[in-house]
Amino acid sequence: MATLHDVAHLAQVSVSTVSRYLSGELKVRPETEERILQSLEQTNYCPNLIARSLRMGATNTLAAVVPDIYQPGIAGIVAGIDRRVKSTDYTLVLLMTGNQASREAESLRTLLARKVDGIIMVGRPAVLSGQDRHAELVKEQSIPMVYVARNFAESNIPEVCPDQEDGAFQVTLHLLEKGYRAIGIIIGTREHPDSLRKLAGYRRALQSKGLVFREELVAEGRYRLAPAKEATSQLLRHDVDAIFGITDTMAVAALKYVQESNLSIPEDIAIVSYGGTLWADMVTPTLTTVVVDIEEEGFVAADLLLRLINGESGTPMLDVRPVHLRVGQSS
Amino acid sequence: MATLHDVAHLAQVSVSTVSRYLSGELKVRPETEERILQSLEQTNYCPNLIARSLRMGATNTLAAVVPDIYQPGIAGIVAGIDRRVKSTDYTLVLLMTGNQASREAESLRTLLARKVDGIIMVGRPAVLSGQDRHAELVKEQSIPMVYVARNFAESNIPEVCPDQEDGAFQVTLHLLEKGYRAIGIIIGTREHPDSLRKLAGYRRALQSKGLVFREELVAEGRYRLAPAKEATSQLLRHDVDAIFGITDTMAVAALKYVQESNLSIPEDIAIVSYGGTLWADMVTPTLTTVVVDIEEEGFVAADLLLRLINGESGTPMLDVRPVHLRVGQSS
DNA sequence: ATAATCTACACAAACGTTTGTCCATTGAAC
DNA sequence: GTTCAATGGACAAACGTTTGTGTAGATTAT
Repeated sequence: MATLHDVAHLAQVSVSTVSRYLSGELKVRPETEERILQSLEQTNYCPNLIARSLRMGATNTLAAVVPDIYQPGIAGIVAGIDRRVKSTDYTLVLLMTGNQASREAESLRTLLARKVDGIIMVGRPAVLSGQDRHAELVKEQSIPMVYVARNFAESNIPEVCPDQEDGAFQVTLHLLEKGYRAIGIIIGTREHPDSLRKLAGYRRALQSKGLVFREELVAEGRYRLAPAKEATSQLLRHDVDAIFGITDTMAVAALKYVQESNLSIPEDIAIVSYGGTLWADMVTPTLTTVVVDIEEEGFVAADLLLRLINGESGTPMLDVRPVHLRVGQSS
Repeated sequence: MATLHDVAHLAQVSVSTVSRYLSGELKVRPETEERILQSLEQTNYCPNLIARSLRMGATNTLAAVVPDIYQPGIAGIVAGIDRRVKSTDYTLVLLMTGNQASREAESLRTLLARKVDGIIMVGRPAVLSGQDRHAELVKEQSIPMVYVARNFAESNIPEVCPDQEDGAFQVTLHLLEKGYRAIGIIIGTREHPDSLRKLAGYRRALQSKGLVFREELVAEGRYRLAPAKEATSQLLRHDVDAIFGITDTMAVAALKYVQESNLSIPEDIAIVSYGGTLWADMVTPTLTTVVVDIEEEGFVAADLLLRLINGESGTPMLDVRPVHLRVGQSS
């Protein structure tokens, strides 16, 4: 509650003297220092960062906008961001959107108005709001922003994301080398960049082994459990001997459906996924999956943001992180 | 980047006119309105909340300080807080401490300096920093604050927490009615208020059935897996026929240890817990547990904070939430 | 007709900092 | 005794709002 003015008055010096003394810019004579110190102690001075921010034109604050903190993947990314930001003198705050695109836009507006120094948008909301008006909104205010794990590379916002194409390639190749030949794939939707990239990796793997791509072995699982089960039943009708669910969620759905159909895994049919979250390990049998170092992803994203803020050149528009295959019991 | 001044200049009116027009305090003649509207559009005006906060002496911001967002319990509380705050015009931000008491204090300092309108401290860090200097710190600045699920009622900060004593009573009574007689209890430590309250409930249940309390059936699990297993082995030496782990974590540890000892649950021995988190349901057999509505707890805490901010009288210092028993397969 | 009330707007102060500029005192150098 | 630079400190402007007060012109009441 005490202001610099109060402190200065009590110490019988001017406001600027105290301010400069505090910042180390000015050294005062011992007797003055003594008075200032006493005054600080007595008034229990706590600097007003709002006033400072206004004057300085910077808030020393970074914000991460997250869809939902229940998901362990999101929590991992945030932990990575935190680890990077911790070693700077920025304060990191989290805003939650509850997976609603409307609240995402709202959060963005309030962050712009609050003049945070940088923004990280993590993950993607359940449903994207059309053409992502964020990009323009933020660009106009020229405030640094990065996407992480957002799978929406069309906008001209820097993004860091896992290597979806390569991961899909690796896991598909793994199946082929195990002798599986009729590999079905459950994608999200044909509109989603994430789905398209993974589909591309899948096709490249087939091609590398001289197999033809069959359109009927592609099904849409809409990134959710129920539709993914439906997609599975669809694939089974085409006599697949393996299924690649491009997210852990959809792969688990496939696994459940296959088990309910009294088929055994991996003898009758193999299941693989992309994600490497807890889900892949929790189920029986454990899933063969593409694991992505989610914590590192957050770290790298925060690092990118900081470099953007410092105006460093040579910052990439797209940082694709390497992934690796973890073989489980399901293939 | 455009300020009210720019807007006013372009519209050929004064700053105060635009400000008042925007707040609805002033109605202008149609021609003026037209100019202002155009100017707003053209400059792409975005209000500076920093400046507004400085002038108004309020930031319209609430902060929740959380130890760690990996824990589903924490995430649940936060979801509850969010649900309450969402319907107000406050912005909720999260600060993470990574379970370190030092960062908790640091967060508090920065929040005070940033003049947030209210603070919710959720959960407790792994190790408390002595006498919790927060209380004084915050009281001095007279900024509203509440604790939730912190189990540290000694401080004079309003707190909402589940009814630990009653929950422990209920679950112990359940065991007694099932015929179990030698009930061991794994508490955290004898210093922790949480442990003491649950122990009290346990004793009251014994007493209500005319059984004597046996000191040797109390073991310390230190709230972690490994020490809890050790505590279990200790209890087994006293021929217990049931074990009450006062947190899900410790109960799961007990369950694992008992299973590794080739004893069957619940025939040879029963296991019950307090918590009701995912853990209790994930294990086999599922645990009989005291479930606390964690999301409601967060909601209530946020509500309490808002009432504190509004200066409403009659706000309780301690809001004890009811809990209920959920019988699983382990008893 | 004049006085009184409104309407629609402008001026300027204040919120608590930081910082450019200026002034007074000191000490050393000439 | 001057001049000069260095030291220690004060004044005031600025950051972008909100808001109390003042004031023209327009409208109403007397």
